[in-house]
Amino acid sequence: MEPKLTIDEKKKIKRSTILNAAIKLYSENGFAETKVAEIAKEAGVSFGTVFTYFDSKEALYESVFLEPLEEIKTYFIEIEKHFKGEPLEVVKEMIDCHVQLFSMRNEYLRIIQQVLARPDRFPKLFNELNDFVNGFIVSIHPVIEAGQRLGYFYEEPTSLIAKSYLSILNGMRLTFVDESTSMMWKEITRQALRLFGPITNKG
Amino acid sequence: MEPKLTIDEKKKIKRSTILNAAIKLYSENGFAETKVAEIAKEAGVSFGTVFTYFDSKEALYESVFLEPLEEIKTYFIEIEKHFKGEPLEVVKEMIDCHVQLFSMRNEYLRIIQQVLARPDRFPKLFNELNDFVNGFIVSIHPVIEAGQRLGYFYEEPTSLIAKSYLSILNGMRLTFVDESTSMMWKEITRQALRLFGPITNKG
Amino acid sequence: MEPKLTIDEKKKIKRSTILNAAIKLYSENGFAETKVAEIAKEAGVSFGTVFTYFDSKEALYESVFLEPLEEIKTYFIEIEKHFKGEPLEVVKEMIDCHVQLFSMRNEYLRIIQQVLARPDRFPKLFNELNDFVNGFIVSIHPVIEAGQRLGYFYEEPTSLIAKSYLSILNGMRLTFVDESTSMMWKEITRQALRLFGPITNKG
Amino acid sequence: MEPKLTIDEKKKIKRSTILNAAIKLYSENGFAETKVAEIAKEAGVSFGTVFTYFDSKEALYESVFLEPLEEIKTYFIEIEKHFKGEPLEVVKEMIDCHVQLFSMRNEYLRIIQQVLARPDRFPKLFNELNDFVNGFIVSIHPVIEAGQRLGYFYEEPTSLIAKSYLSILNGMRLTFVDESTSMMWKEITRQALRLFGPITNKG
DNA sequence: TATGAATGAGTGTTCATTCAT
DNA sequence: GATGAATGAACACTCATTCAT
Repeated sequence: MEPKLTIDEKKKIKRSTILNAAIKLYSENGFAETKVAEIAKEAGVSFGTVFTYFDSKEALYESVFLEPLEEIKTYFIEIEKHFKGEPLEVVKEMIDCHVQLFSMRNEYLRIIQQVLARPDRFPKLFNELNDFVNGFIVSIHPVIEAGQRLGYFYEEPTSLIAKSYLSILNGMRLTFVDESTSMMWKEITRQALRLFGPITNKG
Repeated sequence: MEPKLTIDEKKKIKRSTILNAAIKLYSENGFAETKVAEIAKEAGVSFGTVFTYFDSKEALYESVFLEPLEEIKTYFIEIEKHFKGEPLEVVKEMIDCHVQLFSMRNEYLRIIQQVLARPDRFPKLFNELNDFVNGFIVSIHPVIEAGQRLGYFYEEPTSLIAKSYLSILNGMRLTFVDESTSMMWKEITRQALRLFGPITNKG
Repeated sequence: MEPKLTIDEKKKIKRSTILNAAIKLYSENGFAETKVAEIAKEAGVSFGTVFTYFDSKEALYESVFLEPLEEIKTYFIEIEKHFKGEPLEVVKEMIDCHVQLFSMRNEYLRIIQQVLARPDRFPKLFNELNDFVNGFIVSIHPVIEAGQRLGYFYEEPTSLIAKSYLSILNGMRLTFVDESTSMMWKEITRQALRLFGPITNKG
Repeated sequence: MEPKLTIDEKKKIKRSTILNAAIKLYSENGFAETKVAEIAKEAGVSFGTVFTYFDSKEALYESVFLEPLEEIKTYFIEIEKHFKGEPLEVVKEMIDCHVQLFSMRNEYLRIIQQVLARPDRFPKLFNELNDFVNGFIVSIHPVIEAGQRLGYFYEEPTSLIAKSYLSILNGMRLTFVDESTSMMWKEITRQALRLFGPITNKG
């Protein structure tokens, strides 16, 4: 018995197929060097169909960027909702979660890097990222402050700690393109934590 | 008295003018969205002249990438030649130097990020960067080891420390696109140092 | 009542329109001096369309050369199928047919000459012509031999007769570019026949 | 002792070097696909020098075509000056001479074919060839007529015989691109002669 | 809704020609 | 006279987008 899907569900699935094909190819080839025809082929549809679901190549890129961002955002904005406990524990868990997220969403992260590298080309998307960063700074602020009060974290401006943490997250993706052993992620987590406070004991 | 330049000197200057124009535009617009005609205009020459000095748009991009890399390399490979003293001092000075370098070579760093984001598109250049990273790891190794023996640095694999340091350097450029107060660079330096060992005192 | 054409039929027609325009212009202007835009204009399509039907200017030239050759081949290879009777009759009819063919396919013959004039530039096409010539030599061989046995034809190697016949056919096209009276073709036929054997009586 | 050359002689030699390089390359690559820079390289001069001796690429092509033609002309126009004796002997010797000429001036003949193939592109040069053909027809006329009166030659219009003879000469160059045994030239000579009259005995 | 043929603006590259040295 | 750097018109080809079927 084949599953009965409503027309709307079918459309949603096809749209999503195209979107995923686009994420893959945009991340590999960049905006300019990705051809709509290739996306269509990857998605298994005719390239006319791409334009049925997305107004233009540009609009598709925006969707590719914005839609996954919403999901990722929750792990960066609603920190105290996702991670509970002592500040040190919260930060540890958060870093674990983010590092795992970044290691899994490899392709999507390249899209982010592309946008970061071209602020003038993608101003709308770039501003979304700025908002994202600022939202994270605001959101992580009480956690760091609490940690500082308890003497766990460095007495730095919380925004500096937040930004340097985002830097290392982003930078790792650039610097460790090929490596992806779970081992490594564990170690990286430890190094990221050291931007918050001195962690001398191993493990 | 007008300066007398030999033909060879003139050619060198013109080549360099084109190269600099190319760095500017490639970094702003990426490889694909930079037009050779724009580079020519920026350099103040006809676009035919660009092809007198560089075989193709691609070859120009390679030169744009490789030539400044040679210069930057010296500050990452010949560490003990540039920075002397106690391990902690060496690392502090090195980070200062690198952060300053990165803040000054803003445009060139975008080129590096473009290459990092497209390993399959620019395999030759990407491998150059890999060599660069490995060279740095080898070169920094004795310094970190000495610091570890003195109890200043974390007991981590030196390659992990080196890589996480490169990550934050790279990531900063992505995360702090617009900001460039000297204040900030000072603070960043401190955070970078914390990947090597616990630095609790300010300044 | 307008004719209902399937999409495939329409495509075939359009392809053929482009091919014919290309034959005309390539024959007039040669490969290098024919612009794809001109072919498109002559065919009444946009030049983008030319690339929908042919991969490149070069591929179009190959099609222009190869496709009509197939048709012409039949009159040179399947000689005993097309022309029946006494050897002398066969050759007379064959020459008539070939001369007529050559006078009608004026444009196409120039393409052949271009290829003959540039063996290194069009090696694939040139080899096709070589095969064609050799096929003719083999095919005409029994006819000439029979004629020789009957005493009608010169006792020369059949390949020499065949080649000299092809030479005069080809050469006529070069030497008599402008002339095309039916009178002339009749006379030429007679001269061609004289390469096979002595024809002293007029008409 | 090195030979002392006047400046004028040196110039003549250099001009001739360029001209010969041009014959070689134009014949191989055609007008459009031959680059002036290549001709210069082949001649061992800078390409600026080519323009010192010839006004333009086009003018060089004209010289390449016209200057050797003058030399060849003499063997086609001044027939009775070069070849003496009975009409049959004159024609035999002439054909020998022409065939030899054509087999030696391979490259130049390709230039002629290029011009013949593009009457509209090279009208001036094409007309030169027309004049050449007509000159030959006029010049050979009395010889053929004499041969006809003696019963050696076919009773065809002398212009037809002349033209068909030129056709086979030209065509051979096209049809036998690669072959060049002296054997073959001997045989071809015999076939060419058969356009004038019936030659049944071998040798 | 899905398709893919048609379109033509846009771009890298070539190369004859000029001209300052 | 000889050179070759500079120029820019010209052209093949790509590809996003449209639209008839």
